Amino acid sequence: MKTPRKDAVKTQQSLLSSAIQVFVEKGYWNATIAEICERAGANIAAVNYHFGDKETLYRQAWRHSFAESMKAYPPDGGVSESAPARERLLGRVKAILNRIADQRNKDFLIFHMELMNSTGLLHEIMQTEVRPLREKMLALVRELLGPGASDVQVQFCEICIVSMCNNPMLMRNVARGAQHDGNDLPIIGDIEEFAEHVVKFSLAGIAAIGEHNEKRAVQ
Amino acid sequence: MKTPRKDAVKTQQSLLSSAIQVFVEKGYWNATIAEICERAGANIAAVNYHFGDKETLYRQAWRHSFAESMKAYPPDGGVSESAPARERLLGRVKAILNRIADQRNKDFLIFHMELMNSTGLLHEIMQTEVRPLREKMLALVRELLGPGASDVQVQFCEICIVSMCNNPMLMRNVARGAQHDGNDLPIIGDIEEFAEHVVKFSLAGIAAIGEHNEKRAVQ
Amino acid sequence: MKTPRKDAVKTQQSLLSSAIQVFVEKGYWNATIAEICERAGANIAAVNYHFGDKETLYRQAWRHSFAESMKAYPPDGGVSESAPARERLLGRVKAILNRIADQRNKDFLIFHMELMNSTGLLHEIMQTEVRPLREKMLALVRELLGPGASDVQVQFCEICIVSMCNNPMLMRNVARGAQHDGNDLPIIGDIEEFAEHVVKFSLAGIAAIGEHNEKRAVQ
Amino acid sequence: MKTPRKDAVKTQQSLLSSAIQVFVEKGYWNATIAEICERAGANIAAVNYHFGDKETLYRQAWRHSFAESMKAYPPDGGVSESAPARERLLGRVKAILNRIADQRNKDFLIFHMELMNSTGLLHEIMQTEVRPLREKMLALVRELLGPGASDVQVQFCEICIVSMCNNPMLMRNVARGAQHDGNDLPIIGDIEEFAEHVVKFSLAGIAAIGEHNEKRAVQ
DNA sequence: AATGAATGAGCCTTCATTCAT
DNA sequence: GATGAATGAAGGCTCATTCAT
Repeated sequence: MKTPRKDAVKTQQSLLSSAIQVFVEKGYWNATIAEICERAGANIAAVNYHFGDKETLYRQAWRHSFAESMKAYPPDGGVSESAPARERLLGRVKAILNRIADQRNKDFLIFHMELMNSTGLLHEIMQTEVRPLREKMLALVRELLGPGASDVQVQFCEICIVSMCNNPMLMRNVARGAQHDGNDLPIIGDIEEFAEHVVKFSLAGIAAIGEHNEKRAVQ
Repeated sequence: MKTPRKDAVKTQQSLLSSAIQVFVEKGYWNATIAEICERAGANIAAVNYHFGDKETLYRQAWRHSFAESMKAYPPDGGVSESAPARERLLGRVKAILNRIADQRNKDFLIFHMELMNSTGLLHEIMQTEVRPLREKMLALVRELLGPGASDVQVQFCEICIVSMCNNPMLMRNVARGAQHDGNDLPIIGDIEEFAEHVVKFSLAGIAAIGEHNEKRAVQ
Repeated sequence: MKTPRKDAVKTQQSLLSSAIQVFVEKGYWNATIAEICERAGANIAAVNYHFGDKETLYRQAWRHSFAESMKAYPPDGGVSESAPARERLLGRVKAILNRIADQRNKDFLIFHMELMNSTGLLHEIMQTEVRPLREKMLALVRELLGPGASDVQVQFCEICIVSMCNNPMLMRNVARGAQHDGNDLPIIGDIEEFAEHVVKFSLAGIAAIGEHNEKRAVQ
Repeated sequence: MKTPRKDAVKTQQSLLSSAIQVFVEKGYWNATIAEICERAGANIAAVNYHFGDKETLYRQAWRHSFAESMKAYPPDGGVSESAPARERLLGRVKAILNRIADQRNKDFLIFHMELMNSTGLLHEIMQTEVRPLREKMLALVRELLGPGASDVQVQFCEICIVSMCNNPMLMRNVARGAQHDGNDLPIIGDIEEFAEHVVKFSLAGIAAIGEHNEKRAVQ
């Protein structure tokens, strides 16, 4: 039976860590194994030895990053399932915003890089990980919209809410990134404040969309 | 002054056109001059000959694309400056959505690629092209929020509205793109319908945010 | 229309020539593109530029070598189809022996390398080129054996004759090769003399094999 | 004197065994220590630990294989030294054919690989192992040719006979090997039948060559 | 003016070998 | 004594760029 030494685990952790950094900074295609190894203090052949190839390292790095990210910021924001819908929405919005805002979590940036410059390597992984989160949010939005809501209404509202979380934080992260001087991008300062804003904004929007249904239902 | 042959102009146009395509499909770092030239039916040395280097071609291609995009879909959506604020908001939202939705306009994709994988073009873009548009939108939002609105409120609302336009369309474009299988991304079907949704959603949100101010002002 | 310059052709010829040399000396797996280019006086990227990759260069090099080899030593040895069978056998045997003996023809060595260390790259090419030669020899042997000969007899005799040509010349070539000091391998000195020997030996053998058939036929 | 553990011996045997397999399948340069160790169920450092380096393992593996091969099929074919020359020739021919035909004996393939792609082992093999066998065969051929035979005649005949054994069996083995699809190579089916054929063919050939001498001697 | 040949730096990967437990 | 981690030297290939017509 193989008994991997502690050395190996430590080296792998270092590689995973430096890999995420380099991949985020340079992108998959522009990141070099040489730099990843150098930053990890490992030999240039270390990636091949421990992970087989660049692609596998990339996948593992994202998986690792995503897992840590989710562990640090649970999607429900720590709000009980039995809490009112508004509370739960606030919990989720805060979870998303804080997760992305935390500079230690690089998985969101990688995710967006994949969207724009797909390597095709994370497609399967992301689908299994990301889709469930969306289902939850859709259910929550449907609950807020009320029983008369159409599928399209639910989808549109969900998209809007998530967009109000993701897009601003993306800008913020990019602006803060080393690769860009861009102090010209809009940067959210206080995450908690913005979370409150998004929820208030969203609830009003949902109410406006749902209002129409109720009237129609009454008629 | 040089009087370039017609051939030269045609070749440059072809290069610009194929460049945009390849850059969007493959991303800057993964796009090759060889493929761009091949698609343009030009010699492999044509890019360096006509544009100097790859990066210059890239910038020119983006500028070309951006200009055409703006010409086809003016930012105000064709709504007069004297029209009511709601109308103007609808005009702007529709302009953004339709511009991005038009598969012929690649500039938005390139812009987002730049966000994730900057070649240095981003900063330039932001300063000269994007910022003016944002100023307009901020002014419009401030008008809608009313005189008591704080800068942060204006910024937050503007960010939210723009995010509700950009992010969903980004998903849509990416999902449709050849580079990505992602049929799991939310795709907006009817642009007009979504525009109405966004405006209704936004106005309700703005109202909710502004309401507080009015109360405070009354007190 | 592409009009390749003379330069390209010359470079390609040089590469083809040095490639055969290096492949014969080192074998496919141990041959390096760097050395091939160096010997050809070309840049290290020349192989990729002109042939795409190492495999294609290998195939082209063998094809080129084989074609020249066959042109220099036609398989029938210049003997007319209407000549007596014995004459034709002598012609073919001499053709094989002289072709292999000529140090300029490397295709036979490559052929044997493939047998022992197949890259799988030449399989198709060789089949189309080599099989017809064997068919001719089989027909000739059948004619010499007479009408009563069985398929197995024909095959066995053909194999023996070809083996008497190929194997000794292989030893000779190997012994002469730079990679081996081996003066311990049997080296045929006079090719013409050996050709006469092989034919005399073969005809006696064939007669002995065929004799049995005639007796049986008589009975 | 060291008293190696049983484990060590077993590991070495495993390595020797898997080494032969891999070397035959892939050739020396394409065989990897990693695969040899893996097949042997040994650690990747085992080869260097037990044999020093790859080349030593290779040589040991060949020696091991050759020894077993010779033990299983004695060169004289079990025929007494006092038997008639024809009998002894048949014995030797059968020994060669059966030895090579036995799929368990890989030494002949390795030998031919060496001919084409020498690692330096060839010279050693020739001197110590192959040459003695050849001397025996030369003596036997001289005896069959009669006292008037020239050295060249003896050499030519010996070469022909050995070639008729080696070459066809080489083709057969190669064709059967996994590395080669070559179902187009001539395959000898019945070894005994082919042995009879070779001897009959050879004796007739030798007689034809020797006949001339007798005539000349008579004159 | 414009083209096809040529260049060379750099990347990913492989692998025999060595190191440190 | 034996193992798994680690090493570093190449090798094949890519590609933006330059050279020479």
